[in-house]
Amino acid sequence: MTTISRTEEILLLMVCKLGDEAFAMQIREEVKALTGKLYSIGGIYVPLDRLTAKGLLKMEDMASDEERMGRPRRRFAITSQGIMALKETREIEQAMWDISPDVLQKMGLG
Amino acid sequence: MTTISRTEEILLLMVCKLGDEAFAMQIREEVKALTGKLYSIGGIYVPLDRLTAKGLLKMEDMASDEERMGRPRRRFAITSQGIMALKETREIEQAMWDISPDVLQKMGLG
DNA sequence: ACACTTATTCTATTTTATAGAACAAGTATT
DNA sequence: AATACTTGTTCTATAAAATAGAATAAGTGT
Repeated sequence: MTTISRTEEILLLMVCKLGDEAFAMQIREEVKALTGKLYSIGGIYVPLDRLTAKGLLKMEDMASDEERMGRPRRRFAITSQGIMALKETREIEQAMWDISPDVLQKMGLG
Repeated sequence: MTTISRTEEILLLMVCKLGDEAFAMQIREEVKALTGKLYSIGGIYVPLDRLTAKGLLKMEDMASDEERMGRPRRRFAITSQGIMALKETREIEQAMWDISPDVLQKMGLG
């Protein structure tokens, strides 16, 4: 059972969403678009590297393939382990919010 | 905008769910029932106190009211600020998972 | 060579998570 | 009244994650 943090969850999901375009800076933009929050450079790379080290992501060096300005990028992709972690997270998240409608209503969350 | 961690999210929700029975040890059991994971003592009190300090929870001392064995308990309740934080978290969580069905299917998450 | 562009590495600090021993505050018992 | 018993909280220490951004790297264009 690999419990992941919310940051890790969102990064894994953005990698899935971006597919072939899952590069660190694109992920950063996607997160910004989604949450309205601009993560710092470290706020992206640090967890991406950690997820890779843990085996939830894998990464590929684009050095030779690309023809564009600037330093070559690294492309991320989710692994089967990463997918399992997402599934589990989603289930817990759903269970968490499985509260009686009365309670939700009372809080204005219904 | 008060972004909360997943631990904070689950604690806030369990406080809502438990209502009048939102005591630290009951919360701990509820979290265990929900996630299958037994949090340590500190794993419950530390974030509960932090949430209280931040104003997302308030707490009430049950010293005089209760007639039961053992030390008096403290009861927690969510504040309007706590509710707002939950709303926001839920929205982000929903936005996060708002991915094209194709992608979800491909990952076996559809 | 040198400037320019883009991306990543690296380091430091703050905040959270995690764990559990020690302690506190009651009730029951003798 | 003293002592055991029961339950809950406080406190302290360590590991992990979040946060920030300067420094550096690795290409392309001139």
